[in-house]
Amino acid sequence: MYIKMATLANGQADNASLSTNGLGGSPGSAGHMNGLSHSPGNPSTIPMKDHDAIKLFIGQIPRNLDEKDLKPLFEEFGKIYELTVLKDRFTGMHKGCAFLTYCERESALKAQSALHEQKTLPGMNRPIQVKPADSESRGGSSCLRQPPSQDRKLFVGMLNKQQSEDDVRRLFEAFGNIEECTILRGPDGNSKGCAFVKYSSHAEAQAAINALHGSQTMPGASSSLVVKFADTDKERTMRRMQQMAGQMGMFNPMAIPFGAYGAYAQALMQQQAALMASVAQGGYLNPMAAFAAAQMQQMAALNMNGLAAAPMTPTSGGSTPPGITAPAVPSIPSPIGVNGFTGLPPQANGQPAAEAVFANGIHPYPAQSPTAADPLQQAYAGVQQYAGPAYPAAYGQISQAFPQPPPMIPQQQREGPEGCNLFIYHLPQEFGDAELMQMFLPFGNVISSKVFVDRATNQSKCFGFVSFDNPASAQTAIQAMNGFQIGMKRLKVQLKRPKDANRPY
DNA sequence: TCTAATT
Repeated sequence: MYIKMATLANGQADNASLSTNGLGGSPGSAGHMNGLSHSPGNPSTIPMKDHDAIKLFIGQIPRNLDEKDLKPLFEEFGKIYELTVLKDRFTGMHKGCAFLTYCERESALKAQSALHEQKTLPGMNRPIQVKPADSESRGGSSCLRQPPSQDRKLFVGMLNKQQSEDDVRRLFEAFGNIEECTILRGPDGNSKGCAFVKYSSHAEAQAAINALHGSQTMPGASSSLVVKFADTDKERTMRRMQQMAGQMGMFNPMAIPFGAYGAYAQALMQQQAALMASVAQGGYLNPMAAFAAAQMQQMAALNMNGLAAAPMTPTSGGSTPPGITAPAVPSIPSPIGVNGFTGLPPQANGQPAAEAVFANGIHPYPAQSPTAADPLQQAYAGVQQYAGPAYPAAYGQISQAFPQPPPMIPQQQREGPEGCNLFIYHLPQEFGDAELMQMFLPFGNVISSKVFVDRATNQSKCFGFVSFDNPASAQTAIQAMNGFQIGMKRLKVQLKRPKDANRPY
């Protein structure tokens, strides 16, 4: 791509435009360059930056603004060397933040003091963030090296909702220098009863924990003050996964692809699948991770089967090659692709429409309405075009979405050999046989699944049985799924007691 | 009761 850039930049016109507006390429080269940027290997055509230039992190950017929209805002403070909106590697989704480097260090300082926390971009409910990127303080030999903020940032819970930043500061200032103190607030500005407090050092933070955790109960709080280190990124990821699993009642196979935000959900799935996979590779594995990763991959696989796959492709300036979904998810041997979702009859899930699912806390754009320029909005439009906006109509479409719809094979109720049959308790109420099977397919060949229902009410009794064709799969499933949290409950997964063997389901 | 995000 640099070759192309060089060619373009060598023309006088391009050269001139580079030096005046900081744009790193012509529209023709934008496909690879993420907006405003340029080739470092091409210095004669490119503005130089100071050696002590500061790379800034910009946060709280509305997701419908790209580099060209942001440029005017920042150009005011000096010539821009590079401006890059952060996008998700796989989905191309705008992450709501950017990196910005000015040619001159002074410009960065001016921009920071003029903009940081000073202005709120349309649709955002918190002010814009303009501060040196994390990479700046750590790597360089620069004067003040800061410890990673993760080690000195505290989460404070069980605050009174009336308490302000100042109140919290007063409580914590005795233990060290507070660099940051933020009350968490909802979109309405109401306190969520918790806060983050960042000290200059780990020791100060630890001192505050020792002195304050559990030390008092705020009026109106349900238990004593919580003071602990804030979640790490990994922990946050886990937390989100867990919430998602709970809210979605475990991945309704039908509702997701057709809801208003189906495309969004799928983007999220893919993103999370990739995330989970990388987390798992990092050696951080728990039952949640295993199952979530497996489920996500299934969603991604479903997506690749045709439905909404095309609209998912980023539309402009994408750094994401087409078809990226496949490499994004390392394959776990799983038969799900052939007999997973697609074999489920629509009637099998007595689930609400996707809109209802997503109304329960998952919103693609919490603070703004998407614009037509937004890739996701286009994705949605694509889904509409493909499957039709009406939910029931989607059922008619599904057979078209899959080239060869697998026939619905009525399941034989049969048990596996000893050691292959699992008893599962604390299933979600809405789980039927199909969902139960779906949940355990990632671990092997499921030869039967049965949720017990109350004969009078036809309601699930929230327990059931799953049989694999080999004991190893059964053990893997126990390892991964026993204790797995769904909503408020944790699954109990254990071998079925052999004495029941003579009693067919 | 874990922000909004750090290539």
